[in-house]
Amino acid sequence: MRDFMAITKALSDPNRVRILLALRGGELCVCQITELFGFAPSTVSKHLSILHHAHLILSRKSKRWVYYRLPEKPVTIAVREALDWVHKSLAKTDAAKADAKKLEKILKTDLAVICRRQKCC
Amino acid sequence: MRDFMAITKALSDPNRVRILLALRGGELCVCQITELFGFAPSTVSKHLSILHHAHLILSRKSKRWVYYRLPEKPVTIAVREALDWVHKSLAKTDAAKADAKKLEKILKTDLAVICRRQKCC
DNA sequence: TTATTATTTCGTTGTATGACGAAATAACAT
DNA sequence: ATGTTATTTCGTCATACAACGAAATAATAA
Repeated sequence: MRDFMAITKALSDPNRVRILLALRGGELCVCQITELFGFAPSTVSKHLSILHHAHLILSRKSKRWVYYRLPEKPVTIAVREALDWVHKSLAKTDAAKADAKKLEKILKTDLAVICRRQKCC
Repeated sequence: MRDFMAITKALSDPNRVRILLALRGGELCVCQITELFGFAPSTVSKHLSILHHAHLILSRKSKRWVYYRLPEKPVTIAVREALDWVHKSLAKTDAAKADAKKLEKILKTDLAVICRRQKCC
């Protein structure tokens, strides 16, 4: 029950759901998600922490960046069902498509450039 | 997206999830759920309103009571998946079993007696 | 009709949460 | 080692929400 509620709480914020949808295209680092949403890095980090705590995403460190991704073999049934449910329900929505389109541009840009961009705003 | 978030918000409170699990055994009126949880009737009514707004439950009126139930033919895919997910993840938990046991006793008691009991506490 | 009663709505209160900026941390680059 | 930089943690503020009791509503009973 505790684990389940961690998942539902994580899914109860639209921006966290958007993050899960964005990660369908592959792993992303914090500053890429920050760029996608236009939030402060600390805000994005907090959202990622909540998703991670619910075991909905995994993380790895490489060079200067922390990358988050969907689990390839989800730990529990509840997690796998939750992720499938999110994808099945929302993948084709306008919101998801708009994010995907913006993300495409971000992925074409050099990581270092994106991160440096955060500070000056 | 709006509909989906209504569902995840509804599921983000443990007491609302408990209501969904309790309804697996068949429809219940407000005062039966109130008796099960020990909350004020207005609190339970609010929870039911949120679940209803997300289309996770249906209601009907009979005599003095309003009965809530799970939809037999859920309207959207998202709703059906959500309900299946809740049930699959939690039906066998201790919390669900404890509620089911307490509910058994409540169902053996006359409705009028239960409702009258609320006021005096 | 009038009274009773189950439920809902409204207003209040305390707690939880999302957003931010500043400071701390961790890891690479020089 | 020192500086730079990506991320996280912490403290604050405004908003959202769960719980309650009182009053309003709806529908049966007398």
